Order: sequence, then structure tokens, then C-alpha cells
Amino acid sequence: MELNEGKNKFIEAWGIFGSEWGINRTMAQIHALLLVSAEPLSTEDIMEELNVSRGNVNMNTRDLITWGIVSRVLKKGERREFFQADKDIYKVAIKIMNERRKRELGPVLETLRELKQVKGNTTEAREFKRVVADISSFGENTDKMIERMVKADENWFTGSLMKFLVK
Amino acid sequence: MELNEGKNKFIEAWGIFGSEWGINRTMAQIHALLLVSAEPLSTEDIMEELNVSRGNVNMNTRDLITWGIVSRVLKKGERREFFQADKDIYKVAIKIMNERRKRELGPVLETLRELKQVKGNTTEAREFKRVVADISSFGENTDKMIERMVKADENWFTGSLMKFLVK
DNA sequence: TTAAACTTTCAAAATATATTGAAAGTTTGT
DNA sequence: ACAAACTTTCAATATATTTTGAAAGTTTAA
Repeated sequence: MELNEGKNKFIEAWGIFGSEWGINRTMAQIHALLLVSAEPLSTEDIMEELNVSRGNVNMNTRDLITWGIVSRVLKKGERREFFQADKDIYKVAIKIMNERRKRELGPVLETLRELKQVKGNTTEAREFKRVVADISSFGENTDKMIERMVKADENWFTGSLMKFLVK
Repeated sequence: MELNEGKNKFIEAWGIFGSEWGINRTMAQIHALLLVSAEPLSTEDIMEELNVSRGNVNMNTRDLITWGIVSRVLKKGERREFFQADKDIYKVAIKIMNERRKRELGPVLETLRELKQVKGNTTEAREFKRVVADISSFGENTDKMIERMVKADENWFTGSLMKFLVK
């Protein structure tokens, strides 16, 4: 397979994978394109490569930046901005997990904490509280686990954790 | 908070959380409703509780069944089927992870394996293959990790793993 | 064998999400 | 201060996904 065909296949695969996990296709594709580009790309480069509009590229690059996995870079002598993806996949994975932890897991955990306060001592109420407490405890542990991953260094992640889990 | 209000809040929260993770809202809500119901529910019960159509309930309950986290039950003397969710949240989480592994991770890993065969020995081609190999290795490890979780017993999950990660 | 009780299907409609692109806004160099 | 070069915004449009509900299909009991 040729390099260019490979890049296109990667962009396509990453786009599908992203959309299966609630990330919009273009955002995932821009991320993929930047991951496999040797050089940082401009808005125009991305527009051309993926056939999407300027507005779309602007929105999604900004979004990728707020996720902390893409950064703006300046080339000397150039007025416009270029974009570049962090190519360390462990850092990327941890940043994504951590952002989703904060944005999506956080609110659920808060709701679950409230729900443990439901009144009543009937069988039904106790059963409800048991289910909620189980889910809550599972969620809190997942939350702490991701927090620890963020603090740990890459070596811990690839070394100790992977050994513990996979070997 | 009263039990009923609590149940509704839980159903709402679970629906939002699900849709953020690429699971349709009704499916997540049906799952939530079954999780907090003391008794198995019929199609009609679910239609009424969530205000959705018969077709929608039918599609989504069948989908939940293929995920392995909801089962049909029969009540004696009753003609129709009732639905019941597995309330062991660890089992549920592992089943969901494992299904997503098979359905979504699998195809990506296959593509990545192909992409490692890209021709060329230029700096650009080597850089591409390095990025692909990194992502591939991360993905394969995640895949193996989930496979091990499936095989392990609940105690390993709640005990050893959580201790290793969180404590 | 019939019909009532129930489940499933799927084309059409509704809803939600993503994308466009032109206009407005901003920055920079002269 | 100006205008060229660039970025951002957002209402309109397009696309994708979900939901509906009536009709078709199936099962059961008498």
C-alpha cells in the first residue's frame, strides 16, 4: 500500500471510530490528518485535504485545542496559524479520558450522590438505593483511576499497568 | 427526594450519559428504567413510563438483549414477555466494554495492522508507520486488557485491579 | 381452524446534529 | 489610518439518526 492510500485509510478509520464514540466525524478526521502529517497544517490545507468548509475546520480545530490534543504553531515569516497534533498516543489517550471524565462522568457522579439520599425504607426503595450505590461506587472508582493515570508518568502506564493487566 | 422522583432523575441522567457515549437515548433510558425497577416490565409498561412508541421499545429491548445486559422473562399465567436488566454493575460494565471491543475496536485494529505494511522508506513514510505502530500497540493492549477482564472473576476486578489502580 | 393477544417490521415523519459560506471581526505591516 | 490577510461567527441548509404507528406476522388457547 502506498503512503497516501494509507493516510486516507487511517483518516477514514479514525473518523468512523470517533463517531461510534460520540465524537463528530470531521473532528476525528482532522485529528487523524494531523496525526499522520509530517508538517503542521493550515486551515486551508485541512479544508482541501478533507473537503470541508472553512467554518467547519475552524470550529473543530478549536475544539481539538480545548481537548488539549492539538496545538497552534506559528511558522516564521508566515502570517497564518498552523495546527499540529500531539503524536504521543499515551498522552493523547489520557487527555481524552480525563476530559471525558470531567465533562461527562462528573455530572453523573453528582446526580448519583444525590440519588443515594432518596427517602423510604420499603423493599423497593432499598433496592433502588442499592443499585444506585453500586453504580456510584463503580463510577467513583473509575474517576479515581483516571485521575491517577493523569498524575502517573508514561512509564507507569506502559510499564506497570500494562504488565499488570495484559501479561 | 422521593423514590419516584429519584427514579426519573436516574433515567434522565443515564439517557444523557449514554448519548454522550454513542448509545441512543431511548436505549439508555430503557436500560435505566429496568435497572431501577423492582419487577420485570412489559413492552406496554415501558411505553407508558417513557412515553415512547411500541416499535421503539421493541427495537431497543432487542438491542439491549443482544448486548447481553437485558433478558426476557416469562411470568406464569401471562402471555406476554417481560424484560429484566442484569443489576450486577460490574458484569454490565464488562459486557459493554467487551461488546464495544468486538464491534468497534476490532475493525480499527485490523485496519491498523494493514497500515503497518505501507511501502516506502522516506522520513515521511517512516514517521507514518511509527505513529500507526504506536496507536496499534496501544489498541492491541487495550483489547487484551478487556479480554482479560472478561475472563477474570468479579473479585479480581473489584479487588486486585481497583486496589492497584486507586488505592 | 379461528381469533385474540401479542411481537415485529419498516416506510414515512420528526428530531437532532453537523456543515456551509458569506459577512463580521481581528490582527498586522506599512 | 488603512487595507490586506487572516480568523471567527452564526443563520440557513443539509445530513444523519431516531421515532412513530399501522400493517404484517406469529403464537397460543379453545
